[in-house]
This record gives sequence, C-alpha cells and structure tokens, in this order.
Amino acid sequence: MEAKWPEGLKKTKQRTDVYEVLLGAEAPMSAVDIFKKVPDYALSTIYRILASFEKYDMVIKSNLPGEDNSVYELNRGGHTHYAMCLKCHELVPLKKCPFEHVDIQTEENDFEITSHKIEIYGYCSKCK
Amino acid sequence: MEAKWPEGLKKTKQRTDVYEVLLGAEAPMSAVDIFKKVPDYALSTIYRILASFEKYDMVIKSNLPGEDNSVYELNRGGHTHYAMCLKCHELVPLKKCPFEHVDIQTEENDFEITSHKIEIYGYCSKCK
DNA sequence: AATGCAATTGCGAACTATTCGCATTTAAAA
DNA sequence: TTTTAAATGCGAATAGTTCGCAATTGCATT
Repeated sequence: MEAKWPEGLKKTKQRTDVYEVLLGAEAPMSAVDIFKKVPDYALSTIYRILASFEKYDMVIKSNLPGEDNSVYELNRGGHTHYAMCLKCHELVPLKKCPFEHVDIQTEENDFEITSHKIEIYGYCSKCK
Repeated sequence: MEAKWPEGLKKTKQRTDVYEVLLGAEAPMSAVDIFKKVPDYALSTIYRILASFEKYDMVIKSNLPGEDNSVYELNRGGHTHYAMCLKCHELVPLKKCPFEHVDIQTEENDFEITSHKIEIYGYCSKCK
C-alpha cells in the first residue's frame, strides 16, 4: 500500500494500481497480464507506466526467449534470477545469484561489467 | 565451405549461403543483418532457414534486451557468452563460461536444469 | 478553493519483427 | 528422368509495442 515512491514520478490512479499489481505478483508479468488485472486502463498506458517505472529503476524488464513479449517485475533490491520450465513456462526463483563469488572475464580485458542477467532452463518438478 | 551438415536437413543454395554468412560472422547477427548479405533471398526465407537451423541445433538464437529483435550465431560447440556494451552495443565474448564450477539451486528443489543463457552488461574499453 | 500548466491518459492508428498461406520451384530418392 | 515432399518467394497477416493528439488530471501556486 504505502511504499517508497520515487521523487519526481507523478502519482496517478493508474500508476498506483499497476504498482499494486506488481507488488502482489510473485513472478514477472507481461504488460498484457497486468492489463487483465486493470482492464479499465488503456494497454498503451500500461506500457507507458512500465516504461516510466523502468526509468526510475522501480521495475526490471526481461525478455524470455520462446516468449515474444517482455515481462516486468518489481525491483525489490536484492536481485533475483529465475529458472524457466521449458514445458509449462513456470518461473522458479533461484535461491541465490550464482555469480555471487564468481569473477567474470571478457576477452577484452578492459570491459567494465555493471550488471547481468541469467536465464536458466530445464524442467520443473511437475513437468519432468 | 565443406562442414558438417545435419542428416535430414535438405541442402539448398539459400541455406548454404546463410550458413556461410554465419560462419564468417564473429558476432551474432539478426535476420535482417543476414538478409543484407544475401539480398536475393526473401526475408521470410531467412527466418525459416534460421528456424530450421535452430531445430537442428546449428544456431543459437538470443534476444538481447534493448534490441527488439533476435540474433543468431552458429553453434560452434563449446558454448560462448557475451558481454554487451550499453553504449555502443558491441558484443565482447567471455573467456569462459562463468557457470563452469558453480552449482545453481532453485527454490523448487526438484528443478532439472538443462541449459542456461547469460547476459553481461557494462562498458567496453572504448566507451567507458 | 480556484487557477494554470505540464505531465498523463485514452483511443486508435502506425510500426516492426516475425509468421503464414499458397502457388511455384527444387533437392534428392526411386 | 520421374516423382514427391520439402523449400522458396511473395505478399498479406499477426502480435507486441510505440506514437500522435486531443482530453483529462495531478499538483504547485495563488
């Protein structure tokens, strides 16, 4: 309900509702998923809201392959990765970031790494 | 020119030419990138060829965020990951897979991992 | 509480990457 | 060489996302 709201991001009914939806989600959602939860708002508005949230680092946008759309999740600080079931497409969170104690080396030895994304695939307990 | 060709994949001028293009590429290419190299073939044919290559595990299809298209690279066996420069979008290969000696644990403890993708972001030597 | 204005929204049209349908061509098996 | 399933070219269709613009709304200032 009440939560930190970025300075400079105007509060509107649409934005707070979309924020609520993301707060209640336990897996990343697509724009259309969100749209279905708040069908009174225009889909293009959902996209614009998500873009504004992304600009303020409130959400993380990901593109899961196999799917042709983007999904969004609230940026809750400590970053989370997911494993995706190739059969039912369920997303299962990883216990911890596998890169925690790994150092990554590029061919170009001057590359400054700022962030990463990980996609894990396989079969969930129900599907295998 | 002569290289292993999967059993059951019919050899056509279009397919071998697309294969050549991918062989000569040192970074993943989009369908349109490839199309520009072989402009006599229909773009839809390029897509279908890439889909057939993917089915035979000859290419790896990836979706780089920020870009709204997919890119394809030849599957050369030992898998490679890339770091992407957030400024110039150059792709720099990693020296080795960071997951080589890491075990990944999901919340659901029965998840069977079969593969992974990694996306590293940052700034290349030229851009930072 | 009323005013002003920039930011946001709704609506539909536009755009882009990708896929599909179908008639024609072609690889390669017989 | 004949045959036949698979591949291609072409344009149209689709899906996700973005854009333009007029109408609305948040919120700072009176």
